Amino acid sequence: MPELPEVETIRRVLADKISGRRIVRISVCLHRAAASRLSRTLRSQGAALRKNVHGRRIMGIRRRAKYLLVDLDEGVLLFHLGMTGQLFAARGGQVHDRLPSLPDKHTHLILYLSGGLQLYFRDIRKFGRVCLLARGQERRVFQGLGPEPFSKAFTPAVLQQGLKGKKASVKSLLLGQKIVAGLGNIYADEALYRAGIAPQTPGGRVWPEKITVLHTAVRAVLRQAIRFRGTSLSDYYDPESRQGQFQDRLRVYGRQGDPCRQCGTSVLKAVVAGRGTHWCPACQRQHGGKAG
DNA sequence: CTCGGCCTGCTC
DNA sequence: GAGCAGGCCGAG
Repeated sequence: MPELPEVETIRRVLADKISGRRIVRISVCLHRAAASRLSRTLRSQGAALRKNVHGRRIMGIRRRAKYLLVDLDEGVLLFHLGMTGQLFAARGGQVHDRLPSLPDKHTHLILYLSGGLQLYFRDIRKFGRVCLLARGQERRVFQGLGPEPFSKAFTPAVLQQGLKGKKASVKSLLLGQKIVAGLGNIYADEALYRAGIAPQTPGGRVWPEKITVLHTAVRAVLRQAIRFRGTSLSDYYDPESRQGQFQDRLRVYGRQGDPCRQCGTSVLKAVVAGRGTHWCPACQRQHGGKAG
């Protein structure tokens, strides 16, 4: 579910709510654990989590790509939310009329914090991850991840280098997290729309003058989505059970059959890079996009 | 690189 | 009942 803007929103909300609190109790919930990554990690690491997280103080919370890092006075709790992961900072019970009372059968981890607050990790599809890292292990986890989109390391030259000579579609390259980290299926489509580049364009065929446009578009769409607290299409809620507002501002994602807001042409949807992909065939052209 | 697998729930 | 969903990983 969550891409960079949603994870960043979660980080900002959590920072104010949980920083400085102590973890006074931890509860790992293994329901029907199958072969999912989440079940396996909780099974193998559950005891270590209980032992090493109990009594720790939360010093702060960071984000890298779509990962959340909760800094403890000893160690780092790493979360990845997969497709349906959610974090709620609440005092239990009903947090939203469209959500079940917490904890429910999809709640896999509860951190009881000082001051009577709880942090619930919920994940219906169990594609998420939680683990405890010793300081210094981050490097290994994040190796292979490209630069943060808002960092100085992400430049048009870096983007150009990443696309150069590639036969794979520009969309698959943006989803790959290697050229730049944090884009997922929604924001890859939205960035390509804003840049006027068809998603199936081979990376190496994106016109050089379009590279800067795409670089700007990636940053702009992510920045705007953060400002609107993310996209809530079905089950994204922030830790205060608030939905995002960016779904009202999507130009192509989920708008197949609807008119393009720029030119009125029907927005198309097809599978590109193995994912449902949305674009305007008039505003987004292959081999670089529309003129102007 | 692309594909299938990992999960559950929702829509057609 | 089939197909689809905001992500990643391992296999090919």
